[in-house]
Amino acid sequence: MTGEAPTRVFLKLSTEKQQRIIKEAIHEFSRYGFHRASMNRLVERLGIAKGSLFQYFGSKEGLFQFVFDRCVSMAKDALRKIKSGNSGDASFYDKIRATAWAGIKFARENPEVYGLYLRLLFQEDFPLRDSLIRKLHIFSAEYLKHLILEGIERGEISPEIDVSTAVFFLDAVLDRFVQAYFVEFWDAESGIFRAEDEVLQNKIDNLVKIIARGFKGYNSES
Amino acid sequence: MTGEAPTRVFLKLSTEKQQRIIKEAIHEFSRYGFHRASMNRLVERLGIAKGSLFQYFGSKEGLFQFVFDRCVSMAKDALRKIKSGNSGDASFYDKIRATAWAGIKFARENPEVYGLYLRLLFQEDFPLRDSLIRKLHIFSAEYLKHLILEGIERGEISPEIDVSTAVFFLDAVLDRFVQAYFVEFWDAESGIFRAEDEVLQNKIDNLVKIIARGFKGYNSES
Amino acid sequence: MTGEAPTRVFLKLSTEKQQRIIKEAIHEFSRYGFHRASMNRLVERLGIAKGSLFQYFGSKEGLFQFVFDRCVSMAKDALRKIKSGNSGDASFYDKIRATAWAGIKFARENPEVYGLYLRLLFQEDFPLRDSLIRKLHIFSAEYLKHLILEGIERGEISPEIDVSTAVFFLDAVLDRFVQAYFVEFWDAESGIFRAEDEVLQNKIDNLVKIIARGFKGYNSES
Amino acid sequence: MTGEAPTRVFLKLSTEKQQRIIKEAIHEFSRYGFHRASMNRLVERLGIAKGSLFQYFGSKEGLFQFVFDRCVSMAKDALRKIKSGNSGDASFYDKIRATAWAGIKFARENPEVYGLYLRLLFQEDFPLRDSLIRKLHIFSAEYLKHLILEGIERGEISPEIDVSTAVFFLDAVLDRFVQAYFVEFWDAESGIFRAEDEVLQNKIDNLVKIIARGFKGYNSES
DNA sequence: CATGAATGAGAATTCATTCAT
DNA sequence: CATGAATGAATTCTCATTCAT
Repeated sequence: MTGEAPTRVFLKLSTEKQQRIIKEAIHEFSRYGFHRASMNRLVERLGIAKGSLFQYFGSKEGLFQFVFDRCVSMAKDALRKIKSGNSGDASFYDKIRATAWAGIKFARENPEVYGLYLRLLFQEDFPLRDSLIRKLHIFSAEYLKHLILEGIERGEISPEIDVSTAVFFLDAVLDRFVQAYFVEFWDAESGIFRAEDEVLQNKIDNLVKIIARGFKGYNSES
Repeated sequence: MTGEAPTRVFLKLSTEKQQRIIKEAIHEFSRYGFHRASMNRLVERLGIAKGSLFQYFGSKEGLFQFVFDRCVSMAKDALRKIKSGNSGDASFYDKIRATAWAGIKFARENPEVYGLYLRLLFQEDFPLRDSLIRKLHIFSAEYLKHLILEGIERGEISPEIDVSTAVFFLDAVLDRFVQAYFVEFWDAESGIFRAEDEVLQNKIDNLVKIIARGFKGYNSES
Repeated sequence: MTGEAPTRVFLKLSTEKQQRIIKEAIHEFSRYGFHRASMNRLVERLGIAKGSLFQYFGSKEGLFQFVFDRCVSMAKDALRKIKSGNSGDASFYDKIRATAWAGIKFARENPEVYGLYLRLLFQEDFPLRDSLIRKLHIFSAEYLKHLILEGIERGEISPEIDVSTAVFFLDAVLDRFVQAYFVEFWDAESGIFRAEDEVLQNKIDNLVKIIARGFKGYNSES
Repeated sequence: MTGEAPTRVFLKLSTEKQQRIIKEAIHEFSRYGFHRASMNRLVERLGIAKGSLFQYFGSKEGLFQFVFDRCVSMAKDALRKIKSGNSGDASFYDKIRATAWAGIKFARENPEVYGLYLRLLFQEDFPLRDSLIRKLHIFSAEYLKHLILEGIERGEISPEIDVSTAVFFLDAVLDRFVQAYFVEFWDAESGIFRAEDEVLQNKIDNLVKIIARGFKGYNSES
């Protein structure tokens, strides 16, 4: 009916309670996806009244959006951390390596958040899916674009390259790389799935070699 | 013993009826995924008795497997067609272009089959999901590997390249390319989504340029 | 509608086919009871058309009655065999022992027929149950009554005994004895369940001792 | 973990509502047995929502177990009442008479509970059937054994008797006696079915006479 | 503001029976 | 007379949401 945020009540709860609810909600959505997730089950695990959850978030959809926004924030924070962690004199290719590692680490440390992302990609048809995913992708595309422009300025990337194609390229390969680490069936050929750090480092080096040549025309890896 | 195919009954129906049922089933699964797809809804749209569908396929899962197998066959046929359509003296890069186009065309001509594939990718709680996806990926990975080895033999690809990384690379970029053409939210940056053929041709050329340099070290496109 | 026997068609089939159908039907009813038995399953196991079964017997109920009548005949034949097998000079108590053994043997040799009898007793509420069971019990009561009257004549049983009570007594104990041999949970105390022949013989002797004293007032076992 | 009793919700309802639900559930199970009993029908008769019944008991099986446990409690209470009602100087045979009467009375006062017991006896495909029946039989066998041992001590029963056979005997005859009072088809010969109290008294006396002689060797009834 | 019992539409699946071929 | 595809009511069970307390 009214567009007012029904989360006002929720935000008055103690931080511990808020966090427990968010944590269990992520768990539920990550495990079952949006439609198969059960408010009944969630409420039982939380040990709170069913009515309360609806008072806090209005509906299952409201809860999901709230929870997903939190996840996006976590992902953005992680990306910002790499950005700021990149020393000014690191090469474009070092930064790509660092980004690949950051993706793996984020998904390792937040497996359920990452699982939620995977589920969201193709599996579920619920309202606002597109806008939610866009929130993520605009952020990541901007980050990659920034990296590429910087690389061109520094002369590490050919100035003749089509920037949007390059962004698409990086996005596809990096996204798939993290997926291949976490999703077994996508590893049929590559040996990335839950590989040791050394193996991953080697894979990343090989990928960056190809990207480097592709973007520049000559070998520029360290 | 009683393990005989429960589709025996179905296969005796008139071809028209069979095809109508398959078509509507693909539609249903493609739109709603496995769990949210409704046998009730499907039966109502088909105008047949609920019991009939269960007589044909035994269960919702049985119907899904049957339908999915059909889709896999269609996809394999499409890939075989490219394979056989590739003239012997076409370069590796021509073949990559042809493959990208074939992907777009297949998805254009069978949007719901392609939609079903997208849905299947990340759904965890799914009957036989892993084996189904493997069926597809083994086929596509072998095809790409074959192309790459041929390219190395012909001297179009550097012999020092790591083959599994190259396969991973091609798979990721081509898969994502077709996805970006069909799924709006993945096009934030690239302008691929439902683009005109000329634009697509241009995008494909740009991609192949980068791949070519990355795989070889010098520009080898026609 | 009409009371005509629809089994006319069935009885024209080859003896082998008739017997196979009866055998599998007994199996189905014995395993699942009347209501849970499935004509679909039965027809599939038989490999004949579903319509045929209905042509032969009109309905599930018709099939059951036909099958059950056959079982009753088998039981009657078994009882008649004991009757005729009893030599004229065997004592009443010898005959009781023989009857107990005959019950065990019949159930051993026709476990599914006996299973059907057990199921029928209390489990199922279908039309004509009472009359079907009566068919059996009138026969068995008459047999026991005959035995008792003979025993009184021969002076093996007190003439003051209440005959109907004695019949009730024998019926209860013998019936329960065979049940305890076949139904595990009724053996909590007695050790009869699937006991060796020697143990059974011993149990029978003990029972007959008590019956003998109860019917006569003095010990008359061999 | 989540194994807490799902009847928590049910037990908070008003006593009247609880009792109405239990009463109608016993009625349904008693009339139709477990598998043929219908939650739909039950809910309709109760005039409550389908979901409520499942919230109370989790499943049809859960409802059955709850209801059956109640019935077992009622039966145990009845037996305890006889036990405590037996004055210390009553003879073994008086106690047997009292037990037979108690059985008749219990079944008269709780015809549907007794009907449920009868249904349970032979149904094979039943959740927890064996353990449920054992619950009952252990209780009754112990009671009878206790009576018999007491009778031997008091010199009312021959010390040479085989106790387990005697228990089996009493159990069979008493169980069948109550059954014959309630189930028409088992009365073909005895005239027990729904007989007047005087007739029953007579029948019981006759039975006890035979038991008495059988257990002792001489007439010991009052 | 918290509670949690009540709701009832909707899900997948089964099955005896019919009837056109 | 045999066949077996079609039927559709009935089954158990789930779940987001509401609202009186």
